[in-house]
Amino acid sequence: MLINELSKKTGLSTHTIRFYEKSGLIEGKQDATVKSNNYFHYDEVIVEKLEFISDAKSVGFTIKEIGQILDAWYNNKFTKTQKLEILDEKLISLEQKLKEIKEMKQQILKFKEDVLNDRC
Amino acid sequence: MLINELSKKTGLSTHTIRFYEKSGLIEGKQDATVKSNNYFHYDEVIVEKLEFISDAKSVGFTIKEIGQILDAWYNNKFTKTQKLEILDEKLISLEQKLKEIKEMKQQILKFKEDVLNDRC
DNA sequence: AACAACCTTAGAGTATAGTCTATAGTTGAT
DNA sequence: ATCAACTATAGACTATACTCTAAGGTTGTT
Repeated sequence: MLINELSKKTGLSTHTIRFYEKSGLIEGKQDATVKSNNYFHYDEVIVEKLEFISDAKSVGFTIKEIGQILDAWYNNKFTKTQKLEILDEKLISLEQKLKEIKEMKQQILKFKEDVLNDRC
Repeated sequence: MLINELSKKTGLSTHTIRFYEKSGLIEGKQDATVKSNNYFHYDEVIVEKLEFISDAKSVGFTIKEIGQILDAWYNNKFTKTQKLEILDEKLISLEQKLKEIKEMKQQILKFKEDVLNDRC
């Protein structure tokens, strides 16, 4: 599919998709047999990757981190051991985030108590 | 205490503290009896607030959201009902983050499975 | 052939959250 | 009195992640 269809399928603007492509997160393919244009084609794996990128962004991963994860998953830039290392590192950082969010919940609940009891 | 001591107590740079002050998150007090300078003084509540700001930032709240929370907790800008509304809203967004992070953990675990079984 | 609706690249502009520099005044110890 | 070490304000600069505009080329329908 071309970028417009990809945009519609993922809900991301073509600008954002091109930005992710320039950032190295995804990579469309040009059809070597077609000489008249330089249009890029995207497949279902790219759709999956873009959905993952959206999810990963909303948990707070940066573009750079997301690039690492995608490379660790679907690429040959790294050895198997390196891939597992990267993924384990991200799991640890997710555990950390989980812990911080739980603590923040307690903190906000404390604030609520303070408000309810007119302590502030 | 003056800004330098506050910086040392919180681990935040004086620049960052001033940035937070300009953003309306905290507010130092000037001593009206001292005419020779315009130094700002900060108390223990400000230390607490800055610690909260750091925690809130690391769970992904923006400056604007943090400002709302602080105003809902320690300020008279809002009525009691409004304060509770704001805090409940933040609790909901924390629950959402919690859910997203758990899903992301599952996703990364799946990626690990794929790597371990040479499926990518 | 003409036109809308797509495609490309390059680069400018925006928002958020700092981070740093310059300038100038103040304080406290020697 | 001088000097280091502080203080304040204003504004420039940076990084991240978009978001938009401009200029030009392609495709498919009428």
